[in-house]
Amino acid sequence: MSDTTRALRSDAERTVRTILEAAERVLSRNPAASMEQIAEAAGVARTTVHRRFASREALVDAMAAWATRQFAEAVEAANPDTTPPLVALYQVTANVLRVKSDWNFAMSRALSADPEVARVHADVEERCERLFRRAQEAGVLRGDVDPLWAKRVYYALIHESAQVRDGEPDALAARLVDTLLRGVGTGRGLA
Amino acid sequence: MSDTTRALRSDAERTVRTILEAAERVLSRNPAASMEQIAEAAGVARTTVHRRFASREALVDAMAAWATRQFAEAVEAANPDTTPPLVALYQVTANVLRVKSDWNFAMSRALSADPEVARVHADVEERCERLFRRAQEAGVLRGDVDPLWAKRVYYALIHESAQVRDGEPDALAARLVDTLLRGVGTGRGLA
DNA sequence: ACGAGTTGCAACACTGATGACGCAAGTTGA
DNA sequence: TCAACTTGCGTCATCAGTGTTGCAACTCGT
Repeated sequence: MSDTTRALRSDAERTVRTILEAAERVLSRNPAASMEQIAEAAGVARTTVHRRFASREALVDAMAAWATRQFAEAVEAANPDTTPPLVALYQVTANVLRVKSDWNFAMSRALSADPEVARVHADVEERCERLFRRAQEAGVLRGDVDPLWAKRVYYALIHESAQVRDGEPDALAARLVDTLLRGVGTGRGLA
Repeated sequence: MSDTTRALRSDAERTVRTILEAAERVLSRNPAASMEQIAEAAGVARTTVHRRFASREALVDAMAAWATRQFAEAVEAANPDTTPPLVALYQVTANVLRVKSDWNFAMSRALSADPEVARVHADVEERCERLFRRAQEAGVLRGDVDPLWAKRVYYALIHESAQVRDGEPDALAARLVDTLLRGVGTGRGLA
């Protein structure tokens, strides 16, 4: 590939990024938004969007692929397999929150048709489950709660925290993990 | 009104109920589903749906209104203002779960334009906040957690539990409240 | 059997979104 | 300046969903 081609491709990829980010902004507010609205938010013509993405479906798939990659990197960076469970839980949470708040819509559609994306997604899923298992074995998680339920609660709290636009990711992560492990009750009045 | 009219109206209202329930089933799976799909699920012709509901928007509004009323009744039935906080929390949770699992989509769109529906919704919201305040004053809820966050966590857990199709509402409610108050951690390894 | 009311069916017009073109104008590196 | 490439704009055809209407058929209670 020539330098010319490389420079031009770089331009093109910048446009792609711009469109993906605009699509996320628009679709997270209104999942039924038109390509026109997405193009407008990206500051390009609608035809340009269609030139980059063959169809609306292709655009959403690309968003899912991009978000999934970011997601995987965020989890990876926390070394969830080698760090002590509790520390890993904090790290993963903080990193994921950073990504999730920016790619909320895309990640909700992460059940992509693309097998490669599905693989990465399944990989992250399994890493998460391993972490929870390690946490339980280490005595951080109660043994009498359904691991599946614990994971669902964790995801729900992630989802909830990601909606909060203000606040440092680290502070949000700290509150999230605190709530996940201790709940919001005092312990008084319980059997 | 004659007996004839009453009988016929009763028939008509049964059709309306059928359509509302079908719409909930279809739209909860795919919010962008067409009127055609809703009609098919209800076992009626598309034109019949349009005869009962002037527009798609009117249908969704009617769903929201119906669900909101069910919702308000579920909360009301738990006497959240007079029962001890912890008991009320269990009762409200169990009752709401029963409704929510059947009217998931409709309740997510409960921010209706209809002022009457909005009033009922705000009423429930306030009842919930009063309950949480009472719980905090009674020492059931920790004083060092943001009440707004506690409420969000509660809603998130409700939402999550409502997805689970199997299991008794009472058992789900018990697990939910347990998780809300105690979390899923052992307390070991925390500062 | 009669009549009021409701339904299904077929047909219609309307709208908005989608996706594909060609062309002129702009940018960027060579 | 040239060549490759991209973009914006206008235009087009197509399609799906929406909402309306007329008519025949059906089910009630009387």
